[in-house]
Amino acid sequence: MPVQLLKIIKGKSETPLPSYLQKEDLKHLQEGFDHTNKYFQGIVILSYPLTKLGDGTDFFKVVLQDLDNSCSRNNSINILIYGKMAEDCAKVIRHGDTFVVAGFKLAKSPTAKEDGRHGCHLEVSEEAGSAIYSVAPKYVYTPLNHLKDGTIVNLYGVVKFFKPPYVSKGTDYCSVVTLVDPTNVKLTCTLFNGNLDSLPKIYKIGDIVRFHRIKIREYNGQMQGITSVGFASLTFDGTVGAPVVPRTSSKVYTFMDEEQKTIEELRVWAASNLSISGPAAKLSGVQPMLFFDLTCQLVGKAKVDGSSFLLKVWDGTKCPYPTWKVPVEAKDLEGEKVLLHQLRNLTVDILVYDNHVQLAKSLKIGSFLRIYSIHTKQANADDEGVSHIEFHLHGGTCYGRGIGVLPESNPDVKELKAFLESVDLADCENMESMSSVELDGTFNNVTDLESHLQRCQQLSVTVLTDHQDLNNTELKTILNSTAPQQYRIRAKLRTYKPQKLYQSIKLHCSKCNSLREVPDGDDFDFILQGPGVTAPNPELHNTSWYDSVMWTTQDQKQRKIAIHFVKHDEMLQQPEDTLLMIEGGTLKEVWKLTKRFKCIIPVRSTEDDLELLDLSAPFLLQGNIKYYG
DNA sequence: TTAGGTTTCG
Repeated sequence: MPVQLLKIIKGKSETPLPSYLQKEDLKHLQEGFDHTNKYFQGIVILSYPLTKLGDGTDFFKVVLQDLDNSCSRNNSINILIYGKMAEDCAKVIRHGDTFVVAGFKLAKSPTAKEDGRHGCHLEVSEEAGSAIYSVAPKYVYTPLNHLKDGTIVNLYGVVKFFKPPYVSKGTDYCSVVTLVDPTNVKLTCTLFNGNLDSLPKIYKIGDIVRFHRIKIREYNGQMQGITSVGFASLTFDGTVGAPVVPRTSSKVYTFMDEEQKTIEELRVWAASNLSISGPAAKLSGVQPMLFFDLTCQLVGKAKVDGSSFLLKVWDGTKCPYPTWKVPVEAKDLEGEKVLLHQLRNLTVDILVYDNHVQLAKSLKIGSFLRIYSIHTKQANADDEGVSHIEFHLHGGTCYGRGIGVLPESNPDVKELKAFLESVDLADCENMESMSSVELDGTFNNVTDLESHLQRCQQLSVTVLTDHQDLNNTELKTILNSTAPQQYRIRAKLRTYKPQKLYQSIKLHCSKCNSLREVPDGDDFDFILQGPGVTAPNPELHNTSWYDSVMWTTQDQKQRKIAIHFVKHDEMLQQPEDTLLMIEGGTLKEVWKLTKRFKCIIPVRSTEDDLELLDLSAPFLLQGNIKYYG
């Protein structure tokens, strides 16, 4: 390893340098001294762009400053790095980093007079047996409850939510990650990078990340993390006991026993404080009308139109419902024809939309994917009378909707691969194209699908995708606990309120602060015709501002109805512009009148005036709209 | 710059 990592704390290296190496002071870097088995340590104060020499050799120049001699003049020295080592160093060396150089050749610096640095320079290359060690700074990690606006920090967190990287509307990929740590504080980070690989490789809720140099800002009254220059991340599987292997794109990173311990502690904390959803959904377990994440292999893909794209995937299991097949032109379908045909009864068509199209297009056939928040939609019977379910990846990134490519090293992929290999392709070719549900009955229309669904739903199958961080608690435990606390329950629905949607709105009196139900049809009818309503008073009819008509019904009740047509500028209007008041009408009659006239006001007669009814009834009806007092 | 968690409506 040409560039190695070592960590030095309080001047002593934690992972020691080879024991034969001894530190050399800047002032002893002179011609005539023996520098075998000596090393020089300094901080990078300047680096030049990587260039090529005339013969094609890579060349990289950095300036190291000796911090032990920070007071003296000439305390910096040029380091000339050649060949492969130049290339490697250029990738990792950052201003302010500490480096150790060993196995160097010392030579007179031709630029000493101009640059005012040390009279000699150090030349290093792999061929000369040189070594450069990057000395890891002692990183300090800030707990999530100690974040301050405007700071750049290092932190650890357990992934509570994430959006897999997607193409932003700007120039970069974007990934949104919400972290939580044992302080129980959440931090949502918005991460940008033009290079997909530089964003954290998060595959599931519960993964653990370490962020270096993330900028903290306040946004909408909350702390927010955002990528800053030099942002770097490590991601770990959050499973207790799994190997602690970081996923990263960094060429060099510090990872010592201390970090390993932190990850293991966070795993244990997460295991009891963050509910990581159960086994991932398989195609054999899908239900219509839900959202789920699918780990699968890409078998085929095809363009559909400008805003949608087709992915044909399988996970080795069979969806229990007939699934839709998106019609595409054979020439547009990419994938191995023979395999597509062999797997035709096991693959499902997933239609991805809008912002996901670009990423979907770039996917390689055969790659392993996790598609987040696929929507299963029940579709009604087609021309042949068969209903089916459809798989959609709608546009947008809500709820982490998106597509992630999993590496073959991912444990879930390893498991899936082994399973796919165990599937007998000849068997599945002979499989009826109909689903298992169809085979065990006559499953040919929506009613059958629905009754099948009802059977399924006798089990608890409603999946809440939110509050996954809470474990289920028994109702008994909740009833014996003190309030307020947060719980998540799994229970059978016995009854619910409001039974009718309109009951979720109440009438409110701002004077006395009382709340009343909005009257339903029967209540309203009772108010219109109930005992509180007196017969129309003819003395109140035909005034300067309304004309009145009154009649008696021919039925047994001999009900008296009066209608007052309100004038405008002393003129009657066209019916569709007319406001009228009604006395003694039934609910049905009032409804009928609202269809023909602009506004209806139900009223009753007193001795000397018309007045509104009980204020819990609408005081004005305008088409379908009712106004309450 | 981008997005800033809280499902589309094809």
